Amino acid sequence: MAKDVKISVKRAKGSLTKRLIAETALGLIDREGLEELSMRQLGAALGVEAMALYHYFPNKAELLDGVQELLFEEIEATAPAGLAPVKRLRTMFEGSRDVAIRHPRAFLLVPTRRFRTRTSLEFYERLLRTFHDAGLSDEASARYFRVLAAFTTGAGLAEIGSRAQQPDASPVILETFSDPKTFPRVSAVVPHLQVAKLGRIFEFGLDLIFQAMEAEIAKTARRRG
Amino acid sequence: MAKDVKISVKRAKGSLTKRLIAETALGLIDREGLEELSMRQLGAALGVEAMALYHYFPNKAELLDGVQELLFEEIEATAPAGLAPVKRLRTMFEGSRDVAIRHPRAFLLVPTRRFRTRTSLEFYERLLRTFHDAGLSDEASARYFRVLAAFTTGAGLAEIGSRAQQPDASPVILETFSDPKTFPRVSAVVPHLQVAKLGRIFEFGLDLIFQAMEAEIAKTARRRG
DNA sequence: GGGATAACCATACGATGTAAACATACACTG
DNA sequence: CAGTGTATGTTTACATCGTATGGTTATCCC
Repeated sequence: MAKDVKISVKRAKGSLTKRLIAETALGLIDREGLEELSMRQLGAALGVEAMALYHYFPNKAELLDGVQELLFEEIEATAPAGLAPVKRLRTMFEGSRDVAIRHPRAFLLVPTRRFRTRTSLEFYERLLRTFHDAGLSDEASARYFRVLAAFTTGAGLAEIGSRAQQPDASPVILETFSDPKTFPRVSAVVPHLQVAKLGRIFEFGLDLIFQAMEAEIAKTARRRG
Repeated sequence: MAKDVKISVKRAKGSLTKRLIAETALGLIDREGLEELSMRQLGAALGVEAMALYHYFPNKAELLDGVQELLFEEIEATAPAGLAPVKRLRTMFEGSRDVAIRHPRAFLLVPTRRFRTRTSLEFYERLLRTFHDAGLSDEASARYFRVLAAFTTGAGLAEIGSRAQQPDASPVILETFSDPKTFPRVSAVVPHLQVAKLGRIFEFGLDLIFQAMEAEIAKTARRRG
């Protein structure tokens, strides 16, 4: 008889890394939701006890910062470095929406956590450098960065809300939605907010902002001769 | 000796209401933070056991929907009904930012929870009616609503991040922030993102969107004769 | 081989949301 | 007025959470 052979699913001792942990966490969040992520569950997914993770992250908050970094990385990966600065900015903010769609349950980490790890500050630095390379002053960089980031993250969150039915929602309300008597304006407008049409609305908003930005770049360039 | 006199802080039996509970919850969130709100603590603040609240809300999620309603109400209250439609819209979206500043720890409820209670749908209906009254088609209402809501909620979240230091943040990073060697662009741009300047940036973004919207209203009006 | 160090585990504590069963008190019926 | 149903609040209990503390084991350097 098998004398107490421990079928060890345990991981070889040195094989855990911050990166692997964060990636596994992101995967779990994608599947189960942000609030459902627990240290125990994450440990189990890695073949390890929960407390082992505390050798890599001092607490759950910093782990989530690590996941945020992965999202930043993914956003940046959508925008090849070779592009012209303005084009690169456009691509990157579009990429931000793509990431929101790809990681609907994790994207909340982007607008709710400050830049506070070195990695995320480096991302911030590269992003602001692109504004600079595009020909914007420091002040204008700050202004357009802020406007674009606000619009993009807000659009990402709205996109998520439109796509996913929240799991804890009472399923009752949606019928009143379609009742044109009680909510005539909602009934008339909602068809224009179908998921398929949200991409165009997002591009429309980006157009507004980028047109203004490019005009300002041109003006600055002219002034500089 | 005081013979075990129970200093009963208990509330008279019928005096609890959904509204009072939601308001108390909002107050607690304002003081302690969204994640710190617990049913037990909320009950204690009301002089009642946690389980008593479940006679008014089936679960915590719907309680938070109730708090969201209060925020919508507050947003709407900033925009007097008598105003001209476009002016009213502008005032209301500005009011949304004000609410974010007034309730930095609760504002997250606005962009992360769907419209799903009757009250919030009614708010939605009135908001969309204002777009209609301003002279926008259903399609254009959907488009500008989406763009304005995305920008405004995103700006609100960013405003919160800029103002409040997150409580669980490691206090280390901020010094690297000011190191112009390692983060030259961040160092150059961050002074233009001081809290005092965020209001102007927000107004700048709103200007962009409203200028386009008003142009579209004018065009629509002309076409209609 | 022996000792330090890093990686991981076991246990425990207080807190969470909420299910279930129970207590109380008021409103209304007869 | 008696009795009963309904609304309101409490008690207890359970599984699960983040993480403090301290023990165990594996790896590397001398």
